[in-house]
Amino acid sequence: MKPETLGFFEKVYEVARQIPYGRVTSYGAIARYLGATKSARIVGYAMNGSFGKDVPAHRVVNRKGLLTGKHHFEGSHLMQQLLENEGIEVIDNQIQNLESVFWDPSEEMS
DNA sequence: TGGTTGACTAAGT
DNA sequence: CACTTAGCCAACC
Repeated sequence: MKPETLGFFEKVYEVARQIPYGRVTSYGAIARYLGATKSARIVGYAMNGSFGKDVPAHRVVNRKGLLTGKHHFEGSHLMQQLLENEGIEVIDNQIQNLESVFWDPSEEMS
């Protein structure tokens, strides 16, 4: 592939696809992995266009583990249900025990 | 070409 | 401790 030709969005998608089952990460973590720590907003903006792609956008939350992007999903609680289906406990749009399910891409680029 | 937008984050009040 | 403000920067119009 040609990363140079890939837009920032495509890079975000590539990282998001690497999120393991039952784990979540934050927009900022992805942005930092791409070397654009301050572009966390762009990551979220990118996820906005991830709908329809094989990107587990439901595994991407904000730094607090809050499902800020759930409103962009079809159902009102689809995102939460998807996470719970993976064994992640979600209460009131917030991931419980976030530290144990959080996945940092920077730790996986071996 | 230039201005607006946001699924963010950190810092301040 | 909860809310507000400001900085960020790629994509879109």
